[in-house]
Amino acid sequence: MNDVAELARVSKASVSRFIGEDRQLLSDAIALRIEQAIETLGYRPNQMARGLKRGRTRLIGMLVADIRNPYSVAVMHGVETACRLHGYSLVVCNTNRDDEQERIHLAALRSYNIEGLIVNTLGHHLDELRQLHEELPMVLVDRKVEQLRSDLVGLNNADAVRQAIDHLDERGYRDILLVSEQQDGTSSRFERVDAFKHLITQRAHMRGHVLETGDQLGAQLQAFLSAPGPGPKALFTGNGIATLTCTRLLRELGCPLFDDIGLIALDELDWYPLVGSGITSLAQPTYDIGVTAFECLLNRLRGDAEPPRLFDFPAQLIIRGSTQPRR
Amino acid sequence: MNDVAELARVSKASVSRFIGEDRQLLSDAIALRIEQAIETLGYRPNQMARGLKRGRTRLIGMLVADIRNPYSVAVMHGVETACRLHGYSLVVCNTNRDDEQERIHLAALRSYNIEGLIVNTLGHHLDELRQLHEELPMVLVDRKVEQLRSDLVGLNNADAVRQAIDHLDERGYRDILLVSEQQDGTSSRFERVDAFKHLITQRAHMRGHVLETGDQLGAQLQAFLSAPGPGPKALFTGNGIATLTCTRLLRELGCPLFDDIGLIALDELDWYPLVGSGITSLAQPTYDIGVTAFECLLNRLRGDAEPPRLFDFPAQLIIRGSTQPRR
DNA sequence: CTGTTAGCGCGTTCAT
DNA sequence: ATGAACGCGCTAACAG
Repeated sequence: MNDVAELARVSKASVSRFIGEDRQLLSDAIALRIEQAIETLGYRPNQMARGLKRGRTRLIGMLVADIRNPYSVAVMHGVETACRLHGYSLVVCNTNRDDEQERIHLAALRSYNIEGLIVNTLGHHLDELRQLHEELPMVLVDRKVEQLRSDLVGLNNADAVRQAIDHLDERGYRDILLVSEQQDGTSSRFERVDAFKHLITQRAHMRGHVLETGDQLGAQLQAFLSAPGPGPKALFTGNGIATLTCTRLLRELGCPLFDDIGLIALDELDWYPLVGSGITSLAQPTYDIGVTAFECLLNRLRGDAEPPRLFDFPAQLIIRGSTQPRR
Repeated sequence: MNDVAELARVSKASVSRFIGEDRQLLSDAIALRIEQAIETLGYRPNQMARGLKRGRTRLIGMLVADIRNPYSVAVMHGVETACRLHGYSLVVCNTNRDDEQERIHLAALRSYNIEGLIVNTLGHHLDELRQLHEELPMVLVDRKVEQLRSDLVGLNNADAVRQAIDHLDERGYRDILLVSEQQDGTSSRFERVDAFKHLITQRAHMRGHVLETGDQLGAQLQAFLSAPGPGPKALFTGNGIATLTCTRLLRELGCPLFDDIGLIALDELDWYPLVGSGITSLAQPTYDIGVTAFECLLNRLRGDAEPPRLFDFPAQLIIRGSTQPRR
């Protein structure tokens, strides 16, 4: 910066104005000289120093529970795109579903003076999160964190479950098994199971069960398949992992996909059309969720001080062969 | 930092020594006082300021061509884990296969004084890359960039292709169609096709063809299927996208998976066991590739000035139903 | 409109 | 072993 100032025969302050938002304060003559000096020297301002001085680092942090989860990556894609569009960069932290790593990452992010934080983890370490929240805006994605008063963007889980049950009902399925990952406090997971239990009891002609992934799921699935019931059976998988697990198990049980049993999956993955007769799904608008999460942050950074808001997107039903029962 | 110094009745310099690597220079008494002061005030050093002063930001950048590509995400997982293990944080930049975005991200990363860069893109903007390379260590992942003398970590493509051909040969397939994504300069993509063409001509009893994904692939695939040939036919897909595309097309053509035609895929995806009789694959050690990429950077940061090194990992064959021909 | 000055939070000489 | 003083690259307050 000194070199630029010297070459343009101006002060550092003018150069600072040029690269900042005060360019209109400069006379054309000086602006031109600075521009040329910058050009010839190939000068690039140092964000670290700017951040140190102004407190604006143009850095956004994202805490992800599992970077290998396609849902998280899809959301991250939306976030990253929105970031770049607004001149921000994204620091990605994968906690690997581990509380201790969440703590480490939280400390690291804070030390970088990130301007905002997107949280897609269990959000244990409440104290640190709340403390951090006093310094910067935060937005939760998919998972609610109790006692953390911040914006939340995710899926309208109750409505998605209703759509699933409606569709299964309409297609003639009567005996429904919801398979979820193990309850570990993930709010969306709980909400889905909860809505399912609630809604299924309202339909007298249908019956609902709930299972979790784990060692025993294979045996339990087999039991479900062979037990007598009120009518055609179907699985409802609560997320991509559950779908993968269940489909694998069905194959191992020698069950043709999907003649004897229906399947509807929450979350859409690119391979769903390829398995058996194709897997019917409820797609989440993951990209929009990511973009919205970033925009929440941006609004807060611009001074929006409204009470915490909730953005729950609707799921979109994509019908494939797994819910077209053969008689 | 001032507050800590004041509370511990020492100078800022001592606090700096305490949080830095000069802790052994301090007397036990002072170290203890500082430790307690830090504890009571909840002091956390500011990485921005440390970076500004020492040039060590503990930040690593990663340039990814397509964040939705499972391969890239798997590598990123390894990188991120290694980063955290060594106290680094990761700034992820998705270029979305767009040269202009690559340029923007490159400029952003530089402005943050990242210490090293992991590149998994086409690496156009050679000038900027080389200029950046003079300031910091770089490592290429999967894709070579000509005229950029830096470490490269990826797959031993020639060997992987040989493994595929060996396996197909052994299983009795004679008429092989390699389907690759469109050649856009991606070195690994080219190497695979190149090795295939070379190796297949060495086997007189086999015949090889090469196609690229695109509008016409469906028709071309159908032509391949119906044309007479030297024996059983098989597809060899060059990456996950090609596998997805081909499997989808085979289904649309009403081709049972995989009775009439074999399939072996480069890259392993979690849904391969579920499609048809299961898809045989050549798995890349993506996690190790990511970890190795970071370690390359770390070595360079520690002063290693050896000539650029090449790490090419072997692929691992995973046999499933798609290469078990029915007669 | 422009330059001068004083830090942002920290590491690093120098002294002592 | 410890502290004082300076500067990393930049912005903001003030003065002109």
